[in-house]
Amino acid sequence: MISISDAEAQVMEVLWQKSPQSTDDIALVLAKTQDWQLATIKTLLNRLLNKGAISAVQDGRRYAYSAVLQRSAWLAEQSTDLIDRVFGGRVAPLVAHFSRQRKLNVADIASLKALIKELERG
Amino acid sequence: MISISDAEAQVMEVLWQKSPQSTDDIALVLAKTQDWQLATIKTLLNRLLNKGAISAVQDGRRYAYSAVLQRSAWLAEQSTDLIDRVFGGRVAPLVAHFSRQRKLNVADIASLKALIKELERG
DNA sequence: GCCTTGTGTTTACATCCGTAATCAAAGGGC
DNA sequence: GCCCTTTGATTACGGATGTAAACACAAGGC
Repeated sequence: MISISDAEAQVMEVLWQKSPQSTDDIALVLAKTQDWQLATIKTLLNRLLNKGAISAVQDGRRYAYSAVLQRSAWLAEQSTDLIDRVFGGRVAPLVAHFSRQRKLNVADIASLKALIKELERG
Repeated sequence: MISISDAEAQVMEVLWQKSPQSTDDIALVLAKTQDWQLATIKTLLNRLLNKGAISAVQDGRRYAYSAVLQRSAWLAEQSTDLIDRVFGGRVAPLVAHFSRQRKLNVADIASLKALIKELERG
């Protein structure tokens, strides 16, 4: 199970958006949200490479990086982890928490409803 | 915002179950799930004390520890954090994810349905 | 009154993480 | 052919974390 840190996840998001990309491409996208030096991004790319979360193909004098770890796999891990740790493995309490805390908007409720209907249909 | 680590959260869970408790009480409960030396638990209690997540009242030659940080506050933080980081701030995709993984049982679906109904009523 | 035992406090230490500077190599400009 | 620039690789470093040992001190047994 490849596990990635918060900062690394930021980089993965960029590659999940589009792969492959060069360091520069990635830096450009990240500049919108993070205030990182290029060096920092290089470090993160290297750590991700070392743990096999991304791959690199040489392209002239630079590399083209691609996501290897799937976003869906990461989602699954993160979600299951939280739900297990915090909500005893069940989803409803989390939703309940949000409904109480944070106001689900109309669209959220609609999606949930649709989902439930689908689930009941089997 | 008090932030606690995974290991610290284990200790908090014990105190959320029941407060106050002595180090020994806590160790007894933790022994069921963790393989920690007493010294480790003492360290965690101290770190929690230092960050104000728990309080201690002297009781003879030992302390009685109580949770200060509320479990609900911790839940809120953890949930919001995950949902923001991973699901763009919306709950439905998380539920959808779980439904796809078939992690929702009949009871879950029933609770969700009840919740939705409640939400729609306002 | 001394020694053991229990209990909290202090110190330790390896690893991970965020953040980055520095180094090295390879190409392009002149 | 040599030097600057680009780009990846190596090294750095402080703080958090997991895990725990060492220390200090008080209280009870003998």
